[in-house]
Amino acid sequence: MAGMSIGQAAERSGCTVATVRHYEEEGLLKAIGRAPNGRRVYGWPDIHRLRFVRRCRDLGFSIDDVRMLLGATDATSPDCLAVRDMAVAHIDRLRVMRVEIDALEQSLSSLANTCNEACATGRSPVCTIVEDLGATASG
Amino acid sequence: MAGMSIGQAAERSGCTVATVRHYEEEGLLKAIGRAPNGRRVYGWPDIHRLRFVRRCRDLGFSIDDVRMLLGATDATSPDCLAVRDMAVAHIDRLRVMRVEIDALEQSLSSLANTCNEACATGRSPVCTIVEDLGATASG
DNA sequence: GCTTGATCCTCATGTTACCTGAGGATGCAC
DNA sequence: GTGCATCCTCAGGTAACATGAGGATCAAGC
Repeated sequence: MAGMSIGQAAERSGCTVATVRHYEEEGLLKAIGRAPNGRRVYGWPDIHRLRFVRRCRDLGFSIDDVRMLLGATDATSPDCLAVRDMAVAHIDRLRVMRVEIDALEQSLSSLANTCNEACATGRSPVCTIVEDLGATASG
Repeated sequence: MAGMSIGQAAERSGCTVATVRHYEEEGLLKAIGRAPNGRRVYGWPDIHRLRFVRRCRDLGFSIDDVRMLLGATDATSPDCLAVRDMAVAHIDRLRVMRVEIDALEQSLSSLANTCNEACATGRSPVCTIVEDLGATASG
């Protein structure tokens, strides 16, 4: 089953067609074959590599990070420790993000609740959410 | 104390100078005065408006969202309910984000742990993180 | 009065990770 | 053979600013 079109490759890897082309021109894929008609031809190794990239991106790694990871897989002796350090650093970033998100949700929830009490029955002359967000008259 | 420079405005609002200019050209600020020498002059209402925008952005609202919120503050009769709906929708987005972040952290943590066991003592011939991420040999 | 460094101006381009569309060739089904 | 789907290559758009060029202005110190 080698010899997939870009459409099939996209479907099997969970990318869009545009994204697959994008990864190629970012140099994340090894030389992609071409059919006599000029169309790209993908094999299973390409699909796996695409999935790998997609997975990393979903995990929040940048394209540059992925390039590094792929460099590690391509090298004969991957720098495992550097890769692990990258993962650990990324975990730290995620923890910070979660704390921020929790705080935001709290703020927004209380704003929405206040609003519910103040104007859910209709329109209040002044939106409490906007008030609470700190908008002072600026006329 | 009216008559602040863009630098002071930036400092007091928690923005960078570039960001303040950016918000202006996005139409988020009301007409900013100019000194005879052509420099922008800010008053306290401008600072408050900048803080409002900054706060909203930090809360994850897009510039377009903020434009809407400011429209609500500027209008004589703000559409409070629409504003509340926006906040509620945003809370939903935040919840989804948090679930994803939790999952990512789990994945990365287990990856890092596996790596610690496998290659913390040196370099393993194959990095387990890269393996676990799904990279199968690709040519 | 003059130099120096900080701050300001505008305009243009860069960043990230793609998406969208133009304009045209090709493939597949009926 | 006539559509419609899929593919191709550019080119430009998106969000929310950041950065840099090239030049004017200001405030401080000597």
